[in-house]
Amino acid sequence: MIRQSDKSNLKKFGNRIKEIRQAKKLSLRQLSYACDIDNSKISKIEKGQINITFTTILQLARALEIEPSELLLASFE
Amino acid sequence: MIRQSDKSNLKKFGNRIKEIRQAKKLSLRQLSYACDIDNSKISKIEKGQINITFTTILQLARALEIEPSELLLASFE
DNA sequence: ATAATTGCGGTCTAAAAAGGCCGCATTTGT
DNA sequence: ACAAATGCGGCCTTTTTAGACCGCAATTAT
Repeated sequence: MIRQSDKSNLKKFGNRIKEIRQAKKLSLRQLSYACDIDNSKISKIEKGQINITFTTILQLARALEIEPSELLLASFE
Repeated sequence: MIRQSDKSNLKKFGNRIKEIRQAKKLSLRQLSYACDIDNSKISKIEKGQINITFTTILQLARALEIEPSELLLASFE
């Protein structure tokens, strides 16, 4: 049921989040504080372990000070 | 718990989907067939009634032949 | 007038996200 | 050497999505 392409895309998305977070020199806990999402959850997102919702994407974008659309800039399958 | 801004953003996203679908002259059922998502669900998405996941966003983008990032082009709160 | 299509809401189950907390090994800083 | 910070995984409960199907009023086409 869980498609392989989905897993791949989730990982790409997670990597993107991680890159941006690190570029801003934020720790998981700092980002966690900024977007009110548990740090362990962000860790899972970055690892592509969870399929986050639209609103969570927006929360991350806000905290990372980036346009939501920018977060989806990746070559998804 | 359900934030007002979330509802607003979900509606904006839904409207965007609807606009693109209509611009392509697709009915809910046609789009449903193209992305393998039940037409009633798409209706709810367009109405901003559900908070869809990342993978669902990608499914819609694929079916609408648009970049995922383009789907998030809106002035979210 | 009749038939077909369309948008949409409701219902149900199973799966998964949300939200939150804890602990710990490793890394980093003092 | 010690203390603090960090990434990360596990666990738990509640809430919600996913996925699928049905029915119907209203619109559109024949």
